Amino acid sequence: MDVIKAKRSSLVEQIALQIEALIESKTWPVGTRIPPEMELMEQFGVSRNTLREAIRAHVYAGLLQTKQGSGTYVRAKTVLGVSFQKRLETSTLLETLEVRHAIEREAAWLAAERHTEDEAAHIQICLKACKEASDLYSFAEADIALHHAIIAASHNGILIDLYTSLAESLRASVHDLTGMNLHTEADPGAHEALVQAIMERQPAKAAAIVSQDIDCLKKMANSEENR
Amino acid sequence: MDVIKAKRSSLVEQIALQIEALIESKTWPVGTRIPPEMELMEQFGVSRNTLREAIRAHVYAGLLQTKQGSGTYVRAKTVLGVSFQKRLETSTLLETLEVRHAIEREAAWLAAERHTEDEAAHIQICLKACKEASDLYSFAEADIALHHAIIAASHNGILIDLYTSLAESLRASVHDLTGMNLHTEADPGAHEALVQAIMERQPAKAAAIVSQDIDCLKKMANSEENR
DNA sequence: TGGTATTTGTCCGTATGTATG
DNA sequence: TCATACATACGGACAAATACC
Repeated sequence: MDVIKAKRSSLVEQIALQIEALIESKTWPVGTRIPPEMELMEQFGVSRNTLREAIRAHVYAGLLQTKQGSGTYVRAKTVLGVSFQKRLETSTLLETLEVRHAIEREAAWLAAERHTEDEAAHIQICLKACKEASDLYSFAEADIALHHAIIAASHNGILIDLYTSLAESLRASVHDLTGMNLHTEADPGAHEALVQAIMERQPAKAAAIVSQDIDCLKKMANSEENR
Repeated sequence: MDVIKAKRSSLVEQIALQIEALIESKTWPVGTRIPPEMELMEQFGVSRNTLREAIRAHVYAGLLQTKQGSGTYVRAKTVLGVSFQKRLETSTLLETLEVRHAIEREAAWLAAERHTEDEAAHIQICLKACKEASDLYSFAEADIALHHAIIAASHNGILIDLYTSLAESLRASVHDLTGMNLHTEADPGAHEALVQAIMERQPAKAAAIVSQDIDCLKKMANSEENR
């Protein structure tokens, strides 16, 4: 039978968890340099090796990045985000699009049901920015912002986390021609229709628009591949 | 300008990647005890400290588990799985159900489009086992197996990985009453209808059944909460 | 351009507690 | 109970890379 071991969590693990909490709570936002080892040693009350091992664990996980002579920097907010992105890297464009569809459709549905007035206003602003975008690059940025605003209105933290990682992956490959084409949009009117459906609180309609839109992207990706 | 970054990735990282590959390739399946340190030292040609650090990194990530005096065991197959499960633990049941819906609906759609004959046969076997299950526990097992067979037929590796983690989380909480109720199924006929839709290659129908089924679960979870 | 301070990387040894046989 | 091996934590010393004046 299973015995429950009253395992005393190791010091390293405790420190590692504290660091993780500091990152996730945005006390140390992504991109910032965390305090030097000497300082953290005093703050946590542990020796250098113990602290270093905790940091090392996060470096391997992808949350932190150390630069000799410079410092240690926050690279990502969650482990899930990093591992999800790594997984996406080893996948085909078609697979990624299908996952994007799954997440985005569900989120659009929920957003239509749950969005608050503030979120609705934010979505409208993003839509406007999208329409007024002059060049392809700024359009891609505005496009991602709009989609993100919609996902956020779903009030589902997991979907938000997954989509954020996915969007970052797409953004990273935005310089690629394929990525560009995929964002210059299947149907320019889809955005407006989607937002309208959400505003009218019609989940089924919103979901259908997302499906149609991404289905179009899938076809484009397909023809791109066979070219 | 960029200086040539020679691939002088640290020795630890190289070993860690090799170990990860061995786990993901199922050379070391989940649950097995990996060879003792001395053996691995020779196999990889590195010092003990280097090897130990690589192992520690994976222990922290959740891929491995060390037991003093016993050995090191494989705990999970992918980092994505572990981090996804951790994320699910800190979420509400409703959120989890919504993510499950997103994944399962997409997978059911794709499975209806893409399933091979072998996969169809396997799904049928799982369905039969589901119907013949005597007690609640064996039904839950067969249920998960059936769903997994369907997801596998989607031919989308990411969806498969995500759902596998999700299913494990549900399975872990199967002893919980809530978890039990959620698996005793909303509608006993839903399984047959879903499989039939997939066999007939009707993606829209399959997706609709999944949606209806999980919608029912959401209502049950809701009433359970307000009790 | 160069020298100095800062910061992380690596190695060493030691002490203490714990699991195993 | 004792002996051995291992895990853990600490402290120090020096090297290497970077930042700053």
